[in-house]
Amino acid sequence: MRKISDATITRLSRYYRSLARLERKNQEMVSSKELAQTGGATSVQVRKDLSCFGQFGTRGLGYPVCQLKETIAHILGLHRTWNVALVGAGSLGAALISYKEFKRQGFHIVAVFDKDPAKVGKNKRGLIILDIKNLPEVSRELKIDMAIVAVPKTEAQSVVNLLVQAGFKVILNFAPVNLMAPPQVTIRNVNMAIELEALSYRLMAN
Amino acid sequence: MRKISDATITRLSRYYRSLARLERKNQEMVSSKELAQTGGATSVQVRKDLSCFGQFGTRGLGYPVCQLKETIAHILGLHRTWNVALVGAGSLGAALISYKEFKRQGFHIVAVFDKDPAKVGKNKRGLIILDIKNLPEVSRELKIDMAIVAVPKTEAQSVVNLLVQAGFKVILNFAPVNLMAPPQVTIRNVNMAIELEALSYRLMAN
DNA sequence: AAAAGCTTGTGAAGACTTTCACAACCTGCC
DNA sequence: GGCAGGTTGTGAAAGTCTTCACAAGCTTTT
Repeated sequence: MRKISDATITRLSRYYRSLARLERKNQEMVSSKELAQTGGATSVQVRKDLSCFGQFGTRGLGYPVCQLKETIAHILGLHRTWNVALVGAGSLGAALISYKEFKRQGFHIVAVFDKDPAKVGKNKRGLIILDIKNLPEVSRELKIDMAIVAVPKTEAQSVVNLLVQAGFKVILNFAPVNLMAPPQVTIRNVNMAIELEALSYRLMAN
Repeated sequence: MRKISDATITRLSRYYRSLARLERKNQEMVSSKELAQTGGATSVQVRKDLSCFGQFGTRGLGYPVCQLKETIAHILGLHRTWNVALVGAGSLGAALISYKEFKRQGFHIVAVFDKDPAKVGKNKRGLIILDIKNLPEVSRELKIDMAIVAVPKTEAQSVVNLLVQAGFKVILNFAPVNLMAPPQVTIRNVNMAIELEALSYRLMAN
């Protein structure tokens, strides 16, 4: 299998959402053109993206909504649930625990960690905050697959080091800082400030 | 001026952060190589990115830290403050109000709106929640420059319509849904679920 | 059964980004 | 001054991603 670009994977997620909506509307078939419009892409792009994984459509008809949705779910790993650890029980952490879309797509936050002794033991949206020291054992016991980092930027690197040591292979980081990790560990960054800065640039440029 | 790619702007933001850190360490000069390492890029990329806007370095020496930081600040519009409206006073909204990095970079959330009458009038982290009906006037009065959408995905499109009508030109959207807007309006999406899905794909692939 | 109307799948072209390679230039040392 | 060591700035090459163009194939109509 040739390498799939990150952009393609991101678009697949969007197609998946569009397909889910079409499924709720009981639409049976969808053309690449229609899927493109609701997914913010072009019809060729939809077809090219899908062609990376096989041939799922019928010429003249389009793609079967349910079936294509299931196919994408399997490609992205959405047909199963994933256990997620959240590190950082601040307000962003709280928001992430409550974030419905995670649960909807099968991402279950099953443990929250913090290093602040004042927080450890407290209940946060239904989860007991655990001491970050126990992260390695708890992760093993609960079979946690991925981690979300939502700590202040000063703490982020040490948290990542701990996660790497504990064997985590993928990490979603919300701290606005560039993190170092060995190449076999994938870190994705959500940097909300950078997003605003790109918008501010847009306002400056016009 | 030729078109600047989005990737370049995003990297400039990262360089800016690295420069700020070097400035705190009182480092005077920095080479593209060093800037690249801390900013997660290559040295050539740093130089190419900067060369879009002018020549800021000295051969053999590198770039003056403070001066380059200021230059980037001006390019990105970080030398001034921006007034930001937040729509959606849920837990994500609360987290965004408290998010320090926004304030640090000059993005001030000066108003929070919600459509829920039960929330309107309440205090959220120091801000009184306003009725979304008043968004147009309040935005004009407070000279609000940009908007953040942090409402459930079912509400997002109607909120965006309202924002567009009120004259907003740039919007940062956190709702996990594809939004439609006229071409002169820039929408940036932060879709946390899609980020996790990309990670889940990574776990599937290996 | 042939034609018309759609739509997929894909090689090739085009556009955009990144990387390479190197001239140009600065500083410090001999 | 001249040389060594280091770094920028940039045209060109390489690589990646997107768009174009069109054959292939399905369904409906006549």
